[in-house]
Amino acid sequence: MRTHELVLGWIEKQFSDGALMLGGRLPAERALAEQLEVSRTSVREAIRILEAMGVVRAGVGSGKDAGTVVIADPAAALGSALRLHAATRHFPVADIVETRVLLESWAVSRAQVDSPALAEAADLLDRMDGGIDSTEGPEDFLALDVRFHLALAEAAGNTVVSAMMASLRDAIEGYAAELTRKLPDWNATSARLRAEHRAILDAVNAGDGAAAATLVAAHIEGFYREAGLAAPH
Amino acid sequence: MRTHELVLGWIEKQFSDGALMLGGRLPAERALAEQLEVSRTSVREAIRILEAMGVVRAGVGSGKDAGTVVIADPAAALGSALRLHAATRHFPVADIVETRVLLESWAVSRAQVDSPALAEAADLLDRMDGGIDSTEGPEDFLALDVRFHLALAEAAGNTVVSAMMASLRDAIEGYAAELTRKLPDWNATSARLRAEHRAILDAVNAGDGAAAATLVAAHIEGFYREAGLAAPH
DNA sequence: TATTCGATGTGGTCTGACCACATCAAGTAG
DNA sequence: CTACTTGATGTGGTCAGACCACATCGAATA
Repeated sequence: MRTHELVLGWIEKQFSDGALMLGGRLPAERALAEQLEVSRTSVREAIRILEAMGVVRAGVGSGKDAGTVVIADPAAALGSALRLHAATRHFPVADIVETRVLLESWAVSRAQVDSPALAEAADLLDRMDGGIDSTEGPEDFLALDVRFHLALAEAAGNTVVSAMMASLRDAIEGYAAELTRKLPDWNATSARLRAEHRAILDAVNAGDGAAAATLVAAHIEGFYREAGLAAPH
Repeated sequence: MRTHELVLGWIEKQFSDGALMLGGRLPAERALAEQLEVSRTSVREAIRILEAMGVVRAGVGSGKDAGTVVIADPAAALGSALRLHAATRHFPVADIVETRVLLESWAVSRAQVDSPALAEAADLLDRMDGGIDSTEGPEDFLALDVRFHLALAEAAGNTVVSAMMASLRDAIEGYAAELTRKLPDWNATSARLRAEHRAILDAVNAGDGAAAATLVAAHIEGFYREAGLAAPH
């Protein structure tokens, strides 16, 4: 058992025991090292792992934002892992897209109609429409698009699925942005995407989960197919 | 930009450029530190993150297993992240189980009948049956059960879904083991589970994906419900 | 030829130091 | 009394250098 794993185990036990909650803070690195009778080096390596897992955030200085505080950003960890393994060619992009279709189709089919996430989704659609005549380009549209799809996923009320959706989107964000720049007629594509968004949200609000799932699958696969990615299947 | 992130970026670029492949090795920590003009501390922190992500494995000594070599164990990273966030109470176990049902149902419905993974699954079923009269207890059965479900998931041919399935299983492994110990009549439960496994595999081999998906969902939800977990929905 | 044993190179750990930064309290000028 | 300055304090970030445990290889030896 390496020393930093010992530290990791101690911290994880604090979580399990409820001694460390969301928003709480770890002891200072030097104090924790002395308490566990290990070097600060080992403490730091453990904290670095927790940070990569989206469990803590390290902040210098003093006061509110200082120290190592407990957060909850599961998508960060999953996203980094997916991106790294995609970089090693172990995860084909097609598999990532296919998985996203699977999760998001399920999410919209299970979306709760009264969910506040759906209200946020509607608001995002309005903002996309409003920005079409301004100077907004594909980059701003994509940012709103990401949030729209995440809001849709959150409406299903499953935290794990939401986190996975966010991480998948994260892992292929650069890929999607690149594809967007290659599109021949952005205005036409944007208009079509916005119309499809409306149709999806309408189906969800109407309680027709099956239709929403079909629409969402066609929406995602259509984008990647138009942009040049080989169809997942 | 913190120093270890710089190192991380350099290594990730090596992946993207194809200069670092699966099975390859990173430069020695001291050499890499000198090359990038950073301290060995920062190099080590970057490597520790990659190790937590399941991208590299560090080995001491000399020779074949020594040094920091590139591996591909995405399930390790996803599993650790899920387990940690479950420990912080941010991921309800019910959500994890529900997600597993979703992914595995999809996987069996898309399983390729001629997949070697299905042959492995059949072999695992035989081994479960063979061990029922020996001294094997729930622990050994569960180990085979895990591999059976993973083989099923792999038959769909989506690496991302396979990795997520493995990590989900990993995150709730301790939970499942605890539930198993509480069961009143293990022999009866074991017999039922094995029969359900057969039915699932038969449906997949018959090409009836829809039936297999239904059976697999009932199989998983049934186990957790019997063991005392509130039904996911 | 077979065995022993040191040289070498790897990651693992530790110590002690210094830096950048953010806050807070004491002191000071108005 | 107020407003500003300034130093003390505590945080994570980084660094250099040392030593350890381990695995392998090769030269010296029985």
